[in-house]
Amino acid sequence: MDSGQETAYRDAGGIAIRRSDAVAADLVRMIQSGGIREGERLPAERDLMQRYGVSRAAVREAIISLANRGLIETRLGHRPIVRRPDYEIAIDKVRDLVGHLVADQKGVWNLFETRIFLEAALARWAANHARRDDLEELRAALNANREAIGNSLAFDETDAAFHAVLYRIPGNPIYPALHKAYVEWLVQHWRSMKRGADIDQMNHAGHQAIFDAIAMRDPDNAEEAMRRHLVAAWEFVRSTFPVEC
Amino acid sequence: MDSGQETAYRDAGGIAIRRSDAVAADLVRMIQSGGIREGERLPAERDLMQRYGVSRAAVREAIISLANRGLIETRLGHRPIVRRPDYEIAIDKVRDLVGHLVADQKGVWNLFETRIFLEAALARWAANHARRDDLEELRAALNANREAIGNSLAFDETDAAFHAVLYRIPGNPIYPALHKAYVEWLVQHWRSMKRGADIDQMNHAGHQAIFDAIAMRDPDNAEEAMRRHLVAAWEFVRSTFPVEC
DNA sequence: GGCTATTTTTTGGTCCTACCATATGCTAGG
DNA sequence: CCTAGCATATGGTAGGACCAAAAAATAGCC
Repeated sequence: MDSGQETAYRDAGGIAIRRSDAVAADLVRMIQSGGIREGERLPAERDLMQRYGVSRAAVREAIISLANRGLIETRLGHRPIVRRPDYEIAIDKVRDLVGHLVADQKGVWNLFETRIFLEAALARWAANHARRDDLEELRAALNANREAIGNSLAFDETDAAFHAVLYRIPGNPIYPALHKAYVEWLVQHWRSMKRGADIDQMNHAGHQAIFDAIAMRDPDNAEEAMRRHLVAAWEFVRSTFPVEC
Repeated sequence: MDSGQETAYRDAGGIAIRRSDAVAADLVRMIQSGGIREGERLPAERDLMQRYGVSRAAVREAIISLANRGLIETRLGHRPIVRRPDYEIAIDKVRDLVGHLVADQKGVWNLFETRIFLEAALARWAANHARRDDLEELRAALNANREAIGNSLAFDETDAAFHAVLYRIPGNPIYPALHKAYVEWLVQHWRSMKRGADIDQMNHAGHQAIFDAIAMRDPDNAEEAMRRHLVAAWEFVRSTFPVEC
């Protein structure tokens, strides 16, 4: 009694595609064109299968596809809610895509090297363009960092906060998103080890040198201080790897 | 007599999750741990449903999830083939995630600003660290670019190739992936307009100035030349927008 | 009348079965 | 030996049924 599905399904180029992909593409179009606004709910699966004339499986596969991309949030018993992913979420998705690339020391080094490169440039930028209130913010972050010496948890937080200020100064929302990604990607490689107040002391001294150079409007020294600080940090990250390369 | 499905499904924390997600997670684990190597085929859907004790729909949803992440390639009539996405593919996925963020001029500017920032730092790096063969490669790219003046298509290609050399010099595979992303993201905003040989001439002059500063080992001028070159390019990109902000 | 408890409805999550479409391998015929 | 046709494997789709959780509607209570 089962009549099966319709005849073959092809796109404009004649390439066979999944019906679920076609539904997903149309839903994406609808969301990005504003047909369904952020926070609103998607139609129910049973409505969508009627609207598109496909089976519920096809609709479900499309919805799961959108959910994986972060365009919608699904909860059991709820209609999916539309979300418009920002840079942070997008970078988050990259993480589990390239997780295998940062599984070994070489991959982590590649990632860490980009951080050194970017933050060196950010330090230079700050030295050249930081406004007075930027400097005040940076000084406050530095003081908080000094207060936290000896308290590993608080020190890590204020450490990240200090660097975060540098990412904020250019005023481009992409940089703070990158900083969040770096912290989350690399945290597993340095949270794992014990350390004493002397290490905190050293890291704070690095921050101090960076701040001083920025405050003195000395881009070359700011960049150099940042490089020294992060290369030292890398020595700790690499020590978390069992084998030496 | 449909007996329905098994009782509720919860993870270690007691949170209800989809069975397809559990299957997908296990498949990811198997792929990333090397249980199935790159290029090999996944078991058939009917095998997986037996192995995991779930319905075929659940298996399909898991497979589609993996396919969306780029971990496998699916073709009709074929078993899925395992792929380990590299940085390029990962960045590619980001594009359709944040497509709506670069839909307006502000979003494109944020993106373009990061390019200026990164390439300025790359120019500085090249001036400081380029080896002899790096310089030769850059000179060759510059010559090819000069030859292409007047031929819009060839000029665009050699233009991108010139910048690509700078992304390669640090020797980190992440940078070339970023370059590819920039080119693909921004191409739509400057491929659309007509231009004459005078524009090519101007862009080539910009490349020449960058190269000269790098060859002279003058990082400040290299960075400055790159900034001037890209800021000028931005003027063309922004002119593709109908409204002024 | 307004608040709470209970029932009904909605809705996502799962399973099953059947069928179609494509790709691959095998086999028989030239 | 090559090729055409058939059988098999496998992904893609449809439809129906049931469960579980959430939401909406209703009934009951104060």
